[in-house]
Amino acid sequence: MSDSAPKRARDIARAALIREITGTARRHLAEEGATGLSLRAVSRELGMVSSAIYRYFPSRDALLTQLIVEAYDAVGSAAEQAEAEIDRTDLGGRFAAIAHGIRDWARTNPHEYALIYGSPVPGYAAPEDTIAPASRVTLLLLRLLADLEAADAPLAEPAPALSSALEAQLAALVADAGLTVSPARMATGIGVWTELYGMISFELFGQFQNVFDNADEIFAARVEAMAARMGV
Amino acid sequence: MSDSAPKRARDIARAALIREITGTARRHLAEEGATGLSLRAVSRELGMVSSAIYRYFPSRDALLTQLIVEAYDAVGSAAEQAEAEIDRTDLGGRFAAIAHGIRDWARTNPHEYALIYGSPVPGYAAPEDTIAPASRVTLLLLRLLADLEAADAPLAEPAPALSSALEAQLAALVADAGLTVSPARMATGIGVWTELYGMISFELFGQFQNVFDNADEIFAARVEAMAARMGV
DNA sequence: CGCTGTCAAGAGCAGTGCTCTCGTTTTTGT
DNA sequence: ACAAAAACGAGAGCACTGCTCTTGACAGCG
Repeated sequence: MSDSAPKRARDIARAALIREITGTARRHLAEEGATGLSLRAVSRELGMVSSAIYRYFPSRDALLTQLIVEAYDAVGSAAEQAEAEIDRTDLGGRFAAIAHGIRDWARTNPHEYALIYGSPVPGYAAPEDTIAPASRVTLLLLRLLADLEAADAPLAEPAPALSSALEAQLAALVADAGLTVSPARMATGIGVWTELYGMISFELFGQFQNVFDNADEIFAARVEAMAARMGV
Repeated sequence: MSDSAPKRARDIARAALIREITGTARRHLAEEGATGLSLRAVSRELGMVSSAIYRYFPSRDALLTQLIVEAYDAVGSAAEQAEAEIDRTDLGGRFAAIAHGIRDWARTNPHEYALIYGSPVPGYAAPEDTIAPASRVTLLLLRLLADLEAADAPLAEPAPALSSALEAQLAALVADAGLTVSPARMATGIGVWTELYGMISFELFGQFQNVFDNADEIFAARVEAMAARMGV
């Protein structure tokens, strides 16, 4: 968090102002969405002239990137907190906590969810800064898969025939995290990961309109099915 | 398609101009994305002044809605054509054709895919016009589920405990299409539907960055797993 | 022929991201 | 302690956006 003690008075003022900018920007984002986020509106609310903001963020995209990082952090933190309340030996409970934790966060912060998991903004290529915080949730799922692996939980899917290249790629992912998960379970985990977010995106982006008037129950049912698939 | 024969000469000119507008708008959309679509740029390219476009589309959102409808139509048509080439008794092949057909279309038209399956645009609530064309793909999947049901294909998932309200809602969906699918298979189908689009969205929206450098194989493997889940 | 509705064009409003310049203030180096 | 350097807020300005309103020209119909 605190990378270095700010000494000069101007530095602490600068840090505070940056926090104020991102704060009101996040509020504007939550209220009107990413396309409605305007540097001029933010600066106006902060009582400064629009050009002054460029001393703190070189462009609108830079501000957006900061908000993306914070959103990844928020959803990661929400999922972690939800999972932390569950007994670590209750693997099914842990998965359900993660899944519902992500969904609850997404439903309370739909615009921030759309910002990170929706269509990417204009000509914007996700910079490196966003990759690390994005992996926070996936790491949680990865650890769950590793625990299932350690418990020898039986997969409910037939093992797919994967090329050695893909198996190596999957192995590298778990090795990076210092874990061990079989390629077959990783493939299943990828499927669960995508179904989980597919479900939430469909719900938030309106694809369930005229299908479900309330996605609570179908979501819960699918979470159970996903858990069973992974071996719970 | 042709709702009524245009009689007056002015009407055919008007229809042709509307086609020209949507055509160049679609090109701009494909090249720069939804946020980069500008009425002024379209009108400029068509050699008319910006205000003239408002005679044909009352607002930018109206143009966007038209493009959304056409995009739903395009992906629906792509999926239908892919499926039509498969022997109708080859249920697994039909599902694979649909899945890969959607993905192929999405990869060739990423911005149009993002327009319909990504985060919804600003304050924009999907109008009724977009609901019918959106159901084209889901109807294809629904029919496949009904054929699996008729063949008594065994589900690879345990039947979930669903409330009678949810079962009724699922039953209404299939009844609307004049088909019969058990609630359990419907629940599985919902899961497959969401995983399929979750997979494509993750690939197109950059969530697979630093995970797979090529999603071809994992997608194919997951499609097989999804088919098996539904009873293939 | 004349009336009515449609049309393109232009000007204009309010808003946007972003750049540049100009004094002022704060920090830094000597 | 004093001067040079860096950072800062303010303002004007550019090019762009969606959208509205008015004006004058044209086509189709009675």
